[in-house]
Amino acid sequence: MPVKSKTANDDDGEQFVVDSIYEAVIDQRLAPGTKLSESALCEAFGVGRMRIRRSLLVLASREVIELQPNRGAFVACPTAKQAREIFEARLSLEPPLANLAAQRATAADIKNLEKHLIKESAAHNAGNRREAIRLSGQFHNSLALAADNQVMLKMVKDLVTRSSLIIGMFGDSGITNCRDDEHAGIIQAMRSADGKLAEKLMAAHLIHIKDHLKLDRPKADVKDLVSLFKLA
Amino acid sequence: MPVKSKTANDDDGEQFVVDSIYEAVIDQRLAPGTKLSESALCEAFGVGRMRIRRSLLVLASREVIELQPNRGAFVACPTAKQAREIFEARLSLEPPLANLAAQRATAADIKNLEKHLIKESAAHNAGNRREAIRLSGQFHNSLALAADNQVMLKMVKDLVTRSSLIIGMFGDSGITNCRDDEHAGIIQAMRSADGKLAEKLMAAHLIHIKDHLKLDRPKADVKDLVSLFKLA
DNA sequence: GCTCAAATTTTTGTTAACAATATGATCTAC
DNA sequence: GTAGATCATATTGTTAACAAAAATTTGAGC
Repeated sequence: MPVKSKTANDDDGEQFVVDSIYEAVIDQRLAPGTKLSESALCEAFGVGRMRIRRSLLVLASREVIELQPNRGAFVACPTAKQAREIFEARLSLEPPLANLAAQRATAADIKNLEKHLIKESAAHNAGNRREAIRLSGQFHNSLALAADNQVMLKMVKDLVTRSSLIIGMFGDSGITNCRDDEHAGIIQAMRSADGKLAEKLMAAHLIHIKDHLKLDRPKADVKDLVSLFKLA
Repeated sequence: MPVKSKTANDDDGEQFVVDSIYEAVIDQRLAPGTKLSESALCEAFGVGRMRIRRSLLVLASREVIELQPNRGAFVACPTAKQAREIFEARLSLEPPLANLAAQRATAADIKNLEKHLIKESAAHNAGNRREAIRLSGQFHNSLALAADNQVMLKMVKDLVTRSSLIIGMFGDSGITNCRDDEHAGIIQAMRSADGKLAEKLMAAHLIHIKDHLKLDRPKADVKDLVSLFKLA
């Protein structure tokens, strides 16, 4: 059945499919390693194979999925090394971005972020982990929006999406990943237009997220099972 | 005729086509706005239309080209706003990257950069502007390589490529864009493993490049000519 | 001679059939 | 009963023909 019957085939199915898979990855409805067969996606979105194929290619070029020749598309399984690289990239990119956002945020931007924060808090308290992760990812995107930089927005989006996969693979299950009080602190710094403070808080925030990962102890995945059974 | 007869159809023509167009954009053999017709590319690379189509989609998702519906693919024409955003992104990303590179560079990395610098200097003195631009772009990529971060490498590659388009549109023609002595300074900082210095020098370097652009006075392009004649 | 409109040609977009490869099941041998 | 091989099925990859849209050329009218 179509995911959202209206927009799937009417409008630009291209972007819709890509965005849908992005979102599904972000809020962990698609686990790392999941196979994305073409026919299944055709049915799900109600579009032709060509569209699906093009969408998968775009997702692969963003490294959200992996395209194995003659085998198909699989949701990416970031390695520990890739995880470190991705957080290193975020740690380089996002603190300066927070600085810019603090300098440029309009009243509307801050209002928007505050509303976001409330929803995030609510999801947290309700124990809705999925929604909490999704919203906390969107917080980082909203900063790029406030900084009024589309180029950095796209970069952050990709990094945040892949971070969701990383949390899925290396995160303590059950424990919160983005602490919303840290988000609150960054918003507070933005209110007072204190760019340097926002920058520092964002850096600390990202380090906290990274430190809650168990990069030396990956959860078992298909590949590990294969090598495991070969040894036994 | 094929660009490089051997590798075009034998190996993975996918990556080859994409890389070739990237390179052509970087050293300004493909000017902003140039139409990339499918049939021409098929002939040039000696591959089927499907491969070309896929390659173009990847390039579009990286915003190196623009895909206009029913009209075809055109080399991207960054706007002044996009140019500012791209340099803002580079200014966020690359100084920390230089810091990391300075901390992690092996002797081999530094040797490699030094060789690069010599070639760059030679191209400069020989007045080979194209080669100088290409090499100076590669310098920034090599830093990401020395920092041992593939994720940031890819980001920098995209930004550098688009910067070439920006220089093509907003740069003073004839004037050098990347001053090689600044590159030399960064390498020197790496030799002494002074990350903070490398970071500072890289920031200054990027600001210099950006300041040599005329972002308020874009060169005339096709679109401008059309609107010009409409007024006359 | 110039402008506008119609038709031709070229180029892009889509669909469908076909080929190649991988996956899973069945069957045989031990 | 298990291991290995063979065959059947399903999925991906490629090609080619077809449809639709845009660009160009041609021609008619003023």
